Amino acid sequence: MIGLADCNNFYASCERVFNPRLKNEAVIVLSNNDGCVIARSNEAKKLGVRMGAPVFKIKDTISKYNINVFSTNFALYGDMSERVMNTLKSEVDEVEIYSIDEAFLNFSDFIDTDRAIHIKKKVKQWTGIPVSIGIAPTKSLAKIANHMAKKYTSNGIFIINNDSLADQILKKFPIEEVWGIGRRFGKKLSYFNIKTALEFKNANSKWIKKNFSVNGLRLQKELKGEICYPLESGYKSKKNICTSRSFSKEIKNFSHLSEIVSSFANNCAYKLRKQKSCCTKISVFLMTNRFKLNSPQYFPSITLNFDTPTNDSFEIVSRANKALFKIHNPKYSYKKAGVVVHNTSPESSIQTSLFDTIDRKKRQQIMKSMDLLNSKMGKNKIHLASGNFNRKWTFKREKLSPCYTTMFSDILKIQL
DNA sequence: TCTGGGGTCCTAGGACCC
DNA sequence: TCTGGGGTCCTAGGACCC
Repeated sequence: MIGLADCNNFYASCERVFNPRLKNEAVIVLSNNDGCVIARSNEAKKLGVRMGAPVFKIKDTISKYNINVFSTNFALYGDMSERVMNTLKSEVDEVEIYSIDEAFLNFSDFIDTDRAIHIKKKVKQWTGIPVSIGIAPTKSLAKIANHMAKKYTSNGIFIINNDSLADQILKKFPIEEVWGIGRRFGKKLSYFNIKTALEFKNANSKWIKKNFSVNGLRLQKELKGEICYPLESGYKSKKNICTSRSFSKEIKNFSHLSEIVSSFANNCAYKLRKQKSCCTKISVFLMTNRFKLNSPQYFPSITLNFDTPTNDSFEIVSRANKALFKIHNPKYSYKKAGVVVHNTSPESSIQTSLFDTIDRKKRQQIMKSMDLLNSKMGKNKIHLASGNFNRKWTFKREKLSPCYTTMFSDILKIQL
């Protein structure tokens, strides 16, 4: 059996852990620039706050019901996630961290619900975060079990352990809510009169493969109880690494864009070094405001290569600026920019170039020192001079909660 | 006035090889 | 007049996930 532990309303729950006043109150967490809603407590969901809703459109609801609003605090959520995962690992031998708030658990030795209840209680006690656990023979079914646990149980645990129970649930489970079926596929299936998970499970396999590729076929098998997505608990390095942001105001000025792109590129290089990878390609893109329907749109992007795989900030930042220069058109104002590095490979086995002119050993030492100082003294204590210094207005986070677990200055104070 | 960020996998088609 | 067969690699675009 495979278990899926999924944190309930994760970001909202994180805010609650250090702010007990919020218990039983409506809480929402906003995206970057306080733009739209990306997490809601159950109370907020009941008030009709939709996922992804732009904040300016729900201002009335927020003030009418006194909803507690937070800017995203990824330092906090990331750290809380690590605590939850470590607690799970203390109970289960094999844990696959699937996302910031979910993990698949090897439950091959699963005996009864008591074990799941114990795990759930332990996570709550050690971290303050409520989780739900779904248990089933495959990942896809565990996803459905987790959904049931959240929606219909009081203890937050649900097990699918036999075929007739599975069919009973699949019969009422809308196909577009199944893991791997998005809006497009949902619509397409509905056109062919497949509306429930059970109808999908019983559909003709050849037809599924033809219309929904091998992934559709795998999903169908998983619903039948055959494992197609095995547990993968090992560390997997990323193949693409991206840093991108929308700005709170539109930006036209090239040198300001250059500062921003430089810090994005520097961040990508840092992430590469963190996972001990190098890249051979870098893309830079710009975007005008896609919601301004009346103004002209421009979404340029470009990809440049490195002859030698690299994770050197100097090299990556300077190539990013070259790319930016090529795509920047001063006619437009931009709302978003991003840097992506791809074609990653382990830094331990890079293919060097005959014509390389860079002293890579020396550069590596510089990067190492820079990363070490920044990890000891605080993020961006040392950075390239080309980086972005106008953070204050470029990105908006007005309702930021303290970084309770990652900054000494923000540690929770308790009055006795 | 105001609308997120970071990923993966698959497929088709083009360019190339012998 | 007639114009093969069997591959690989890369990219763009589309779907999905959280």
